[in-house]
Amino acid sequence: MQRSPKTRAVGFTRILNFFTTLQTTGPKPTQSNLLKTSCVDQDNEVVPFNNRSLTETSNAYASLLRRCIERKSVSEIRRIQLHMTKSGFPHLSLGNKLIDAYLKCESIEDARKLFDEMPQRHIVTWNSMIASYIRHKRSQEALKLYQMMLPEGVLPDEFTFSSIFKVFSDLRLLPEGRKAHGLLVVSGLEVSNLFVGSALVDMYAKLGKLRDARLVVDRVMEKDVVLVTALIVGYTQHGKDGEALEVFRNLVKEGIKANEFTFASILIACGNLEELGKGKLIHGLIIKSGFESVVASQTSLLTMYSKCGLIDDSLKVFDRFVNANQVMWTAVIVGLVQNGREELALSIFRRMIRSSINPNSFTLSATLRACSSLAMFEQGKQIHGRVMKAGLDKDRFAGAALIDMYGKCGNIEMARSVFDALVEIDVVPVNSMIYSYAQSGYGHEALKLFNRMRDMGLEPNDATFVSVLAACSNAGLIEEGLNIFSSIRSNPTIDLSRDHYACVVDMLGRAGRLKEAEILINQVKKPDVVLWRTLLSACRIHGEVEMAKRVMNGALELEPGDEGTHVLLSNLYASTGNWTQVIKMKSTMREMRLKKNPAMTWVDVDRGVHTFMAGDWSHPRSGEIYEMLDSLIEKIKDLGYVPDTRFVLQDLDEKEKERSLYYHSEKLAITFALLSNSNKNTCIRIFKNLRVCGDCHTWIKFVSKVARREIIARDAKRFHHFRDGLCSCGDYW
DNA sequence: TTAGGGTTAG
Repeated sequence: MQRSPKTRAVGFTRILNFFTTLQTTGPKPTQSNLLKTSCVDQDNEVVPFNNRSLTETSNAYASLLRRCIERKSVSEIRRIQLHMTKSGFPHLSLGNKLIDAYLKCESIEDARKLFDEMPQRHIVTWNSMIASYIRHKRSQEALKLYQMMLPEGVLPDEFTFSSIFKVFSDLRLLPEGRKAHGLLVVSGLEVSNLFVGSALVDMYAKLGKLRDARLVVDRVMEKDVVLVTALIVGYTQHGKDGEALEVFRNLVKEGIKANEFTFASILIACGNLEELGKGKLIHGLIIKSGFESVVASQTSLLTMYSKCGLIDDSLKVFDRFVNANQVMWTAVIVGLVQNGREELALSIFRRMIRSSINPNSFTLSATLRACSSLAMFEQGKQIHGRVMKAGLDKDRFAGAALIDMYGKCGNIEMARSVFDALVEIDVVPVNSMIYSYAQSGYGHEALKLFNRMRDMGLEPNDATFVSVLAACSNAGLIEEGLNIFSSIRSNPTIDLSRDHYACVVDMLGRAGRLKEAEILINQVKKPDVVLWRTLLSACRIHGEVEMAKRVMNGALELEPGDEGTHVLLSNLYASTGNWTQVIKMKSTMREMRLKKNPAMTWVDVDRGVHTFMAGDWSHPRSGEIYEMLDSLIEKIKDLGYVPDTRFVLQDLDEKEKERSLYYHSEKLAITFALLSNSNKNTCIRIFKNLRVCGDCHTWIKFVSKVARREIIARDAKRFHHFRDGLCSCGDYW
């Protein structure tokens, strides 16, 4: 008959009470009178002992310990241990069992204390202790125990080896790992025990020693799925996706059945290589093998689809899965952000929170990236709150994303305060900070941080150089930028990319050193259209029509249908008053069906985003906006504002040109913000898809003075912070 | 009585 837990508990207590009563009421218990007077039978009921043997008593204790494990009760194990000691029972003879019980009840400290008291320990006990430390991610302590074994005359066995290699990879102790590998080869365990073999492969793989990992796999005669999967994982985690696929093919060829672990890893390789066909094949195999309800392989599956750009298929996998965990929710959000579906990513994030799934640093950094792409400052601040709540404000991934978000929203002070709070800094948050400075035109700050990197023990990488060059370019720090550029050229660890060249071309071009910029582009092996377009835009700034024609040819050779190139040249003709060429360009563009991106400005007012286009009357408060704008223009004209009609790219008379300038999208947006912002102390933030025009730049400077408001404008390239009639860019942009 | 491989990132 099955007894209820309650009766079982009573039985347990009765046994201990019996022992205890014996101690307190009877003569001082000795081992012999304990053995003579009591024992427990199979059912754990107390029965008279009647000369039972030591073995039988020990069986009784063992039986009690099993009950403790079932009930996961550490305190009861402690009571038993205490009882053994007090009653004079040689408790260390059951030490291995006691330790096993403590470990199964997750009390490593009790186990370790007893372990240290034991004069002799069984190899099983050593192994259990070590495995427990590893399970609890206490690699340092596991390593110390392992290192105690040999001096104490205990030889590690196959169980020891199958756990200990994880310690070497966790603590990145390759020489120690190799030493242990040597012991294995001598013992012959390397190729004969699959547990040992796969642990060894896993260590080499995690330490990036993939050749060693592969050699071990090759030496094992009878391979199994775990061994081969460890190698596949190693390849995918080190960007060797092609090799992972090849190992997978061999696995199939050798008739080894892949399981959910294998599928989870091989799908990553398919995703990284954008091998949709192979990915779909694996999807079929997952269904056939019945692993559709395993969360990790389904997570990899949805990531594979999103990396191949099939975001709808990715969402289908997610929607079908009922018990998505934190990682799966995160994976779908990350996929959406990577595919430019930021709004949906944010809405799924809100669903995740409603479902009481906590975000982690992966989730929050993806969500923050969504906010920065959409320039959602308010939302970004809220996510910052969540980062703090999750205790991740010192995390370098979340930190880098926060710095990016604040940087892209133009709040350089917040970006810096997040940066200063980071504890473990690596190159990425530093890059984010330098890039934030670059966008806001704080070139000197960017350089200061860049120069401090080596003192911080950090090596700048290619992204660092792109950021610092952009900072020099935006701040007009030409000589500093060129010095850095030549230092990259002599740095063998950095591959100069087109991004680096683009920064320098932009830097030289804006400074009017067009010839040098052109020479530089001609040094690039395969210049792309972006490089030519960068130079073309410099030609436009400096009115260099002849060079522009040459540059345009360079650009159109690469991409005949690039609308940006056509628009730039057409604007250049317009700014020099060459209307015949403008008309010609426009008809060419019509023939080629190229459309000009219309200029748009977004403004974040009282937690709502409002969009404006030039001369736009679609906003419900347009009447008030235009009225206020006209009076604002009259006011600043008195202070010296003169409309700069050079920025009108249409063939109109002077008066008409002025009128067309007045209603540019950024002017409408700012006027609307002035009209409606409830808190007059907050700064106005506007975002523009193209670059801000020169006339609007002057206009905003005046408005920041008369309205006594700080105005932050992010255009296609950078930020302008307007305050009291001045702009942070120093009119250089 | 003790043992091996997995999912999300800039």
